[in-house]
Amino acid sequence: MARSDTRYREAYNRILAFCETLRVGDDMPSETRLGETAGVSRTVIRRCLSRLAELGVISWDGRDKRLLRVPTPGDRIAVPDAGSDTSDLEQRFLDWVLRFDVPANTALSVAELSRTFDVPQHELKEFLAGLSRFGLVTRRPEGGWRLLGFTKSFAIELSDFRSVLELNAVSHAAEAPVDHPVWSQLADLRADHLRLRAHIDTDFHEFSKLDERFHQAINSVVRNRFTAEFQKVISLIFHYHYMWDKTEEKTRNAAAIDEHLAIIEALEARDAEAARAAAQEHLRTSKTTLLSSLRHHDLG
Amino acid sequence: MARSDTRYREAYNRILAFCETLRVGDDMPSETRLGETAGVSRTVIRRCLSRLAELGVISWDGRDKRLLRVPTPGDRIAVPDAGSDTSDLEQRFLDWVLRFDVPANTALSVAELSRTFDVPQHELKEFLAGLSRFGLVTRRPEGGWRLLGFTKSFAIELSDFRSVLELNAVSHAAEAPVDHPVWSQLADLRADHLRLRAHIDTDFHEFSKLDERFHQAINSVVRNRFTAEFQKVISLIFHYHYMWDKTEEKTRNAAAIDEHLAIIEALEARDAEAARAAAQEHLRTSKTTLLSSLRHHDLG
DNA sequence: ATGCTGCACTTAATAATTTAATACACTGTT
DNA sequence: AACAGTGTATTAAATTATTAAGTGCAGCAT
Repeated sequence: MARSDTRYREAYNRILAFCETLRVGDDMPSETRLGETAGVSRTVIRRCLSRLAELGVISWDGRDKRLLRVPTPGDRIAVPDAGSDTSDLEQRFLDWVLRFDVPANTALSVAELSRTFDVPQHELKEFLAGLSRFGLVTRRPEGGWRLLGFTKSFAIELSDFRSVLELNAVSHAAEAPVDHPVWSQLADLRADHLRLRAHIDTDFHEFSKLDERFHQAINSVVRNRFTAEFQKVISLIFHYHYMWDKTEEKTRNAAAIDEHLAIIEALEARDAEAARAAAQEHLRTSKTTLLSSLRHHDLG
Repeated sequence: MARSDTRYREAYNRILAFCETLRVGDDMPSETRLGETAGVSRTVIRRCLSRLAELGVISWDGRDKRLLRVPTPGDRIAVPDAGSDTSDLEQRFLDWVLRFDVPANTALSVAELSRTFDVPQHELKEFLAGLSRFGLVTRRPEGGWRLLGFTKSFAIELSDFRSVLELNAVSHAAEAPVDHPVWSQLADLRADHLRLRAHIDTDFHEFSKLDERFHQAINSVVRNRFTAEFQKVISLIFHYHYMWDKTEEKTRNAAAIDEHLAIIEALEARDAEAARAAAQEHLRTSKTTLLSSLRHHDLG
């Protein structure tokens, strides 16, 4: 019924490993210094030292701390395994929403999500609070959360917003200095697009990865913390919806390749206007595709 | 040590008020129906009915519930006063940051913020989690949160992002249909700008409000949930920084009035290109002002 | 003087606890 | 039988309590 002592356990093992580098009789560094090396506060260090003294690994009296014996594997302390990564919660959550086609206005139970994603409840609450800033979820008056996403209006607004960001990125790219990494990336992408176009009949499903790489390259020109967060969400959503809308996938992808190439060529010619126009065209197609993929799933 | 029963208390008083509309001996509606009218679940309704029965206001046996006597003021139950509004936490928080000029990289203590803003800790955590999506705060590895904002790079990226959104809004405004409310708003704004320009020597400090109205009008043309959230934050930050940078406030405001008028005129002439150009000019000035106001405060 | 420790106090993470919502079976009535 | 309502059990959400961890300061030893 309180916070876990994982921090202490990890620090303890780290200190123990440090002891192995000492020789019996050696003096240990100060608490402050140990804290710095282990990356924890003195409070935790003192707990570690207490245990070390109890096990007879060290003697400890005030500032006099000496190694009494070489630590054995039995001295180590068990660390509860970290639990599934909490960092990619966003990816997994959106994946879940899109894969199971969770309909708009579904009530989200923190308790249930906590179990399915194996993440503590309070982290989920924070995560959902973050998503609510993107308008993906909202609080229910009777408590808990509600999924908002993937109605028609959502898709339209998302597409529009994406267009604004991406057209801006294209404009910036056109004016990027010659030594900017984007140019070599675009050269590579151009070659890969041409290669895929030659084998489009069989390899058309490989376009998805190429698409992601292309848009990432373009957007990487704009270094902006406010857009960065959005891009992740946006690309995930578009990515998944494309993967499922299997209607005319081959033709769609072939067309998209040409659209990408048009943008790349305009950029390489440093023709900002042409690049913007080509991008606008491509984004328009994207929006249509996203909307029609929604229509196939539900009528939200 | 558990959640509050405010929901029950409020529901109880509501049900009591409903009882007053009945006559002694009347039958009460079903639990489900009462729940619907009071906006709570049956669980709460049953608690309410229990108390009503205890106080002898009603008789209750299964589905037989009758009003025994007219409720008196003494039957009401005390409701803990709501506590300071939690809805404007964002406004108050940003206000606090900007007013006290909280420096970048300051550690934010949830406990302390909870006291200063009189808001439960868990709500603050959710709030901060939301702000972290905007890149305003971030988690510290050792726990808690850290304020990121108001370095030079932050101001630059914020300005750039604002420009992207606002230029897009201007483009949309130029193509808004004649019956769109923005046109009458712009006409009003135009008049108010001219009026203020005539008395700029004495009333220059009134520009701040006008500025906010102007940008709000422009941005209201774009109906997009993703931009809406950002606009609130952006306008607050710009708003406050302008208020404090008192250097040459009069000249700055006079110049800004002319810039606004140029945008308005171009829009009224439906000249999208000219409007964009004028807006770009204005946003450039804004950015410079924001940056120089930072320089006066600190060197973050 | 300076760095280290002892100690007290504050804060953060997390589980426990109570309130509230919900699902389902049962019952009486038409 | 169908339906609306209630009794009851299960589950979830909000909020507090509790423990772990961080932080600051006074005093002490070198």
